[in-house]
Amino acid sequence: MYRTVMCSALREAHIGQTVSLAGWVDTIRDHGGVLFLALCDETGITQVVFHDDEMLKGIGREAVISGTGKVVARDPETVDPKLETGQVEVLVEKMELLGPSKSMLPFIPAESMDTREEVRLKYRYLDLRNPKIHENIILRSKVITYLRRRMEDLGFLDIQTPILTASSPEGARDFLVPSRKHKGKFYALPQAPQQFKQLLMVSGFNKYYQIAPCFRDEDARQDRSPGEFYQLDFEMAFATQDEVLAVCEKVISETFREFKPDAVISDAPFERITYRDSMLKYGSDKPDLRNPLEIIDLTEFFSKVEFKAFKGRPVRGIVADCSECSKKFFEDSLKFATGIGMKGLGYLTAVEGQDAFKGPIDKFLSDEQRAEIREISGIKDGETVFFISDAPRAVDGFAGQIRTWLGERLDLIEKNAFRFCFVVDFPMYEINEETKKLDFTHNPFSMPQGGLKALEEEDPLTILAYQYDIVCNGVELSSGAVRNHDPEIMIKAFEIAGYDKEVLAAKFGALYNAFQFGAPPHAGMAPGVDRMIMLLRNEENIREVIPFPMSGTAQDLMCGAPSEVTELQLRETHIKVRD
RNA sequence: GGCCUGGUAGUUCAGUUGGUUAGAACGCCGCCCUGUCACGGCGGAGGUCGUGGGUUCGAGUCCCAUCCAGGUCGCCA
Repeated sequence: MYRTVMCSALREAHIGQTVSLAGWVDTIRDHGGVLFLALCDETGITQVVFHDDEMLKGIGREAVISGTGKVVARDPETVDPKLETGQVEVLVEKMELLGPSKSMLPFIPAESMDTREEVRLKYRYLDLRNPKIHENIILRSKVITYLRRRMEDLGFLDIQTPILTASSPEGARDFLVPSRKHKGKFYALPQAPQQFKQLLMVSGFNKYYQIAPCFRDEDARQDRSPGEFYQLDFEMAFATQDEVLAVCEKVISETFREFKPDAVISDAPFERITYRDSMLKYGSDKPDLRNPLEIIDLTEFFSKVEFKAFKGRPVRGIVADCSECSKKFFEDSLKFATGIGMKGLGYLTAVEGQDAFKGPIDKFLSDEQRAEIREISGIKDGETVFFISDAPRAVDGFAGQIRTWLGERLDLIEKNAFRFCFVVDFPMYEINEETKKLDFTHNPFSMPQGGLKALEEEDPLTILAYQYDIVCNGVELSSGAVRNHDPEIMIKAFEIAGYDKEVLAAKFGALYNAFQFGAPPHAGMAPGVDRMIMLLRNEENIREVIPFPMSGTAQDLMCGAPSEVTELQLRETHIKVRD
């Protein structure tokens, strides 16, 4: 036996017992004649005491040792209040070096957060000893277990879908795996189990879920791990949009409550916001509802005002209390606005007892217009209304960025809160600016609202889809949809996007064929597990919650992937590498 | 692929207008110390300044190219 107790276990009650401990050397404090060693494992730290410095010859930080000795009380004045085990220490009689460590560490685990990420990733096993990162991974495990339990409770079946599958024509870039048996052909890693879970519905499985690995060969972002990530993927037969959202909000709110008991968490049912409203009111399709500021539409008002810069363009307004702000604040707001590509940032401040506003735009307003803007915006004395005007396609995004800037700068963002909402009613199609052709906004599997009739009779750009996102604190956790399970509607939907039946059958053959043999209506979604854990741990970077993440350039710096392979491997897979 | 920032000791960084032997902190090594807990004290080792080229009497510093990292835009049905 290497140990009889863990490093966090010992208390005053253990005094007098002989115990064995094993773990990593945290620090050694050598006082010449007496040496204190902080021994650490996953659970905590125990101070062990040596009176013979020969025993610690050649042993340094991060070495793995085991020791046996008697638990003794510390003197009252030497108790360490920072340690759970601080009342006691172990007088070591016998010690064994189990795993020596090089004396020059690339970094000390406790200080890994201050180390260049490249180095941390190369020595990720050391980095994972850092208590904070270690806790992230422990929490990740617990959250995944919890999610599984909740899904099982709701009657979902955990079913595995293939990792080696066919390249999918739409969406992100695939990771390809060359076939040895079929020259010139490739498998692809799934971007999501999308088609398989829909096929499971056709197979009569009622409720499916999976903590599903997803692979996309796209560039990394702070909140987007390159290569691979995990989703809580689920799908339900005979389900409406509301039934899917009900499962999602139940599981997600319970999960956040379980792991963040002291945080403010949106109650189920979560707010439903239409895509259109979200763009107008929050300037984004992933609104941060912790920010109390809302955007108002002032286009109609300004159409009557003789102010050239706003003429013929949509105008948005945001009312905020900036009465405590200095002149520099307004200068900074303009600097930010021009920094993101706006031409300017007009504003009006309501001054107590005065009809006129303070601010550059007041001189363009008549007395009636001054009264009217007070009325529409609801601005109170001391408050400021900011104006955002630009081309129709840009104005909402700018307004959203100004809203976020103001919220952060004025310290209005609610603390320790998780504000969830569903953004619903995404448009089915959008115009591709380059090709001027219609594209599917989200994905081609969604059911258009109004079904076949809408596709046949309405302007494609006005057709909405049963397509929804779940958003938390401005982070998109997932999207999902009621699927299009009707081959006839599918054919029409693809036709509008410029693909004929043959293309559909070729691109999505499995689904298209399967739907000829009795497909139930079905719907689902797939919240991102990594992002959920980021939110729960308040981490800015997704790599902090992934055990062995790749670098931003999609390399495993520890194992050296991607790597070159042997000539034989290339020959067997019929690959010739071009210079 | 574009743009921004960075690369100097094991780590984090400083390094003036181009000027002698490139510094600091932490870490590491040695010695001292019987109550520390981020122990303390004294001493020491440690550098191809990412790489290649150029300008110059002289380059960590200026110029060009290139590699790497992070962020961001594109991309992410």
